[in-house]
Amino acid sequence: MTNTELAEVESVADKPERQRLSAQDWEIAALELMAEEGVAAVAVESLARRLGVTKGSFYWHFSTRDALIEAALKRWEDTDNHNTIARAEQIENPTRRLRELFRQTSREMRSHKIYAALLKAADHPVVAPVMERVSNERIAYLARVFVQAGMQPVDADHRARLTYSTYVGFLQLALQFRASRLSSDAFDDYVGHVIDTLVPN
Amino acid sequence: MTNTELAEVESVADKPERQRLSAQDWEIAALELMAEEGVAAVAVESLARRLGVTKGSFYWHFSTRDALIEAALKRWEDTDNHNTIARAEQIENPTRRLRELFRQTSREMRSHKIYAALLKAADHPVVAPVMERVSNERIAYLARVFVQAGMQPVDADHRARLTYSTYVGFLQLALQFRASRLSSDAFDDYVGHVIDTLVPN
DNA sequence: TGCTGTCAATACGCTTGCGTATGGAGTGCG
DNA sequence: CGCACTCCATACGCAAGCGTATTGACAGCA
Repeated sequence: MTNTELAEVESVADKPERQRLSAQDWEIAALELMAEEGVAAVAVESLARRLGVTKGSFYWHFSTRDALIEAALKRWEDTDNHNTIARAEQIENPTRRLRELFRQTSREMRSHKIYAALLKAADHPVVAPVMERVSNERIAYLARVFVQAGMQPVDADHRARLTYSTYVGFLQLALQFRASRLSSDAFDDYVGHVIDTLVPN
Repeated sequence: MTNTELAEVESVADKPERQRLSAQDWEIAALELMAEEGVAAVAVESLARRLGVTKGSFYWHFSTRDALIEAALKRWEDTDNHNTIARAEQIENPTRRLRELFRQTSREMRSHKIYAALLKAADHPVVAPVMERVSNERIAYLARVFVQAGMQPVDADHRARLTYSTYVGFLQLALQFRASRLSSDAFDDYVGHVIDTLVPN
């Protein structure tokens, strides 16, 4: 672990073309590809080409393709993911926290693209448990905040589910149908409407 | 067309095992498989096995796999699909119509399963245009009803998008994560909450 | 009966993608 | 120097899936 960290630091210098890869490099590249072209596109040979090596390298780091997927998802869950909620937690007022959560969420694309890709691969045995865990955590978090914002527990559960469904649905509609994409202003208007409709008070 | 319709009528009789297949049979079987296991599972040989024949048969009816997908989706769009809106249209009061639309939609599973499968394959060149057409039609319809229910056009557009996102998101969350499925009663409660939140008045 | 059109079986070639086996190149270190 | 460890290339086997080519079975009809 200390070894890899040192390697990481050094790698910042000779970034452009470096010869020897670590498992991390494969995981990161896998997430990148996943965000762009979906889980199915994460193929060993394809990834290897991207990294300028061959599969001979891959199978030294990972025993199987699924092992890579699993490691990559773990990385995603640990980093991209926990940050989202942690950042929102800093705002005291729950109503304002929800507003900010929505606005923040409506910006940074990368993690969302990955989540969208995972949604489309929810039948994959490695992906399914991750998705279930992440989604349920988020819904539960939303429910807690709705309670803090003054809703009854039952209503808060429903509203959390409704809210999260809205998020998931939006990902599908927006990220897939690239044609009917909203302009930046129109999108802000839409988010405003969503907030007014779903956030109490 | 009259020929095929007659054939359809006759086929009801000798359903269990019939020797010679039509293009229709393949399309219907494809939709069935799609609903159960997704677009990717619609493979020529797999389908053939299901129908008790081999691919030799398939390639007589269709020139390619994509041709089958396309024909099957056309069938889905023409039948399963247009009925949904048509049925709702019979209710005068727009608010009640929305309520009923939600309730109806929350029942019949088959067409939803297909739509969910298509969502996960929205990058497929044959699937994409169908999805875009269907989704936009439905959103536009919702927007019209919201206007009839008294909303301002801009708000109605937003609310329609929000509502449809909720639907799409629900499909993902409910149909995929089979574990955390709601009981029938809890589901009715949830639909009630959704209606109260999204339908004006 | 024989012809023709319709549907189907079989065999083949091709591509993609996974996983294995094996040998080789570079580096650190004793 | 030479050994060992790490990372990588190459070559191979194998399965799934698409599409083609060819032949066969059966029905209707002249």
